[in-house]
Amino acid sequence: MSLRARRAKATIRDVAAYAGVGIATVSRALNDDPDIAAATRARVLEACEALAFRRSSLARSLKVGATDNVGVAIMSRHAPVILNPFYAEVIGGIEGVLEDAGKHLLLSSLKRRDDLLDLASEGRVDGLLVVGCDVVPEVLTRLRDVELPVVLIDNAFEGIPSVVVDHVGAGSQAARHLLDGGGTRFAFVAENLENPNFRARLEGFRRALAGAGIELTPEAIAAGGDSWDGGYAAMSRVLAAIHPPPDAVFAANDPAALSAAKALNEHGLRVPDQVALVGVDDIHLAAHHAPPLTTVRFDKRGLGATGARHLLDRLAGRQVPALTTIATELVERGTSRSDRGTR
Amino acid sequence: MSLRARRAKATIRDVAAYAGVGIATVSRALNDDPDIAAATRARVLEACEALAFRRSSLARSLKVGATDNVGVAIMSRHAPVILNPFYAEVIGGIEGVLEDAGKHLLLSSLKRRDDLLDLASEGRVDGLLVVGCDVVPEVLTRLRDVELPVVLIDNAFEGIPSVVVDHVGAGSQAARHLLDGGGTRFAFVAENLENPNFRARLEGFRRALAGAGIELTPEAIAAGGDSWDGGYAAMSRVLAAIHPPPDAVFAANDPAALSAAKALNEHGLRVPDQVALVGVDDIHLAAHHAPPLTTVRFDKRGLGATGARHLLDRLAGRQVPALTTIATELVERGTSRSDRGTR
DNA sequence: CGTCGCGCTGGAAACGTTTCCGGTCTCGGC
DNA sequence: GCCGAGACCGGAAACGTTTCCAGCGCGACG
Repeated sequence: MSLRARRAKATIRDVAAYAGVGIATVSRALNDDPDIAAATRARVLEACEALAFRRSSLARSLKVGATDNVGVAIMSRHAPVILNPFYAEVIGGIEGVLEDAGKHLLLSSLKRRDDLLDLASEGRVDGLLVVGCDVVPEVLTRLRDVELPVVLIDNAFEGIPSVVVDHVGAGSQAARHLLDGGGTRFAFVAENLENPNFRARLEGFRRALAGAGIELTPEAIAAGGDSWDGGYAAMSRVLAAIHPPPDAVFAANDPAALSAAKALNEHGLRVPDQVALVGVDDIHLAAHHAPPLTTVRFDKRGLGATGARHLLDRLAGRQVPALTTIATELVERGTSRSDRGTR
Repeated sequence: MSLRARRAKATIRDVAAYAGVGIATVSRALNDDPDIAAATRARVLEACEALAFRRSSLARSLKVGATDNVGVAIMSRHAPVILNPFYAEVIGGIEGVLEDAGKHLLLSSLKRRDDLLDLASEGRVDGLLVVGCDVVPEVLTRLRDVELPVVLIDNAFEGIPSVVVDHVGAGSQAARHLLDGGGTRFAFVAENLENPNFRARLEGFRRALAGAGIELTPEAIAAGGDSWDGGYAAMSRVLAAIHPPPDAVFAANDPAALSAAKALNEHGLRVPDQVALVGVDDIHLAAHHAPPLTTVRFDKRGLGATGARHLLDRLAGRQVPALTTIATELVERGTSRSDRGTR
């Protein structure tokens, strides 16, 4: 009788037999149903223990219609996606709130767009967090029509709750800071100009300058390619095109800024004395660069966390805002000096 | 007749009815069964399209006994785990091979150890990758007795296939390099001395020195705490204890090394002229530090990738080696100079 | 012309749960 | 002593697949 614990995984029936009760009763014991006598529950639990029984989450999910896991999909041409420190932070935020809610997180870095739709409709997850601005409208339309709760992160689309960063605001903060610092000749460098976030930053930058009566000419805008030294190439191009050289440079992100700094140095221009430089992202390296990089920071973990919270709210049937914006904040460091105005 | 596509999610029965076939036939069409006429298959597929049918992976998994997703569990006291760049790299490697194999990856950063056992026996995953050296033997024993295929990464345990880094080798490589550079007074700094990996590095370091007839005294070994400046504190302690100060320092990892460099600077000791310094990990910052940090590198992504590959092999019923070791490699940069021997 | 084999198909039984619905038992009130 | 009401429990029907097994039609072979 005590050697019942055989090889094959115990099922709820085995437990029922062992405890001398019906399977419904076992289920009740497992689910903290109030309609069960304390003694019976104890006996059942004991039987579970004795048989090393673990209920199949598969069968349960099938019956109950929910899996308790949510998908986190990141669409990216560049695999693997976790290595992108930006996404890593976002996922970190997501992970935190999901873990606390007892949800499991199914991570998927989609290469093909069909994978995303598959994930959405296979029933593997209860909800979906779609991260990144590379997801095209066509996919989003299909996503909207699927019954699965979806929340977009760092991307916005009509009809799907979205959490975005105020990239435009980041651009204008940078512009204002550079203006305050006494900049007069402005430039914008980036790895590429296709990324919607970069475009938004540029747009904010341009608009704020326009507000001060300054126009950003096409030669003052350059993209240098998605490699590690894209910012270098972009900066070099600007330096070749404009004379005298700019004294206020805004880079679409920190890597571009750091790499642009190198180009400036090699060109004999000293940062921040002759050129002020500001980036976006506040990556770890930024603070440890020499000189430390002035940058526009935003709460990446908060971005992921609020997205996750909104999804949980939707799963619970609560309403969530259609669009949430994460604020940005300029952190002044060594590559710009606001007291430079009087020279 | 064409307005069949109603709200409720279509099931395989609906498709069968729509296509005028039996449900078994639909299943066959979906699973590329050879025993089905081409015309029938086409009709079924068309019906699927028309009804926007997507089969439930839940039901399928339940019947078939496999879910096509594997768990990646990282046990860590410090949440969230993806933010640790080391783990991020490892996960990146895992992600790559899993994605290629068509598996989904269920990410779990366990706080409680029971969560790990739950994950292992709930049937949610087909296999488990357990990452990190913080998992205690007691849990591993239980894990071994579970029917689920498990592979350990950066950790080893009798009876579970494991993939580890040759931390001992890393320590001795560092020692040899420092000896070659002419070091005579050695020290070891770390954030803590509990981490098994750090201990292994120290052990390798100590052994290689012993091989050269040099003994590492207790005062030359210090841990400064797990904070950002643990290395700083450790280094300061050593400097206070030893006179004349060491001329060759090995840090258990790069953050500690960087932070130790700061302590050395503040103490008026110039790196590498007066003290040679080497770390482990080759984090991104290392190469961009001034001066660039000499460090011991190993293939973190490969670590994850081989672990994942071994798990896939196990899932396919193939045998895998009980223990695989990832080699390390010293990369010489600015904080050490091998030509320093003659001074 | 009967029968065999073969290509294709459909029905029904699983897989391991939850949950509805009804049943038994006990107990207090009359 | 009977009755109704709870409290507790068990059987069985789902959930949406896969797969076994039997059946059908039909050409070929004897």
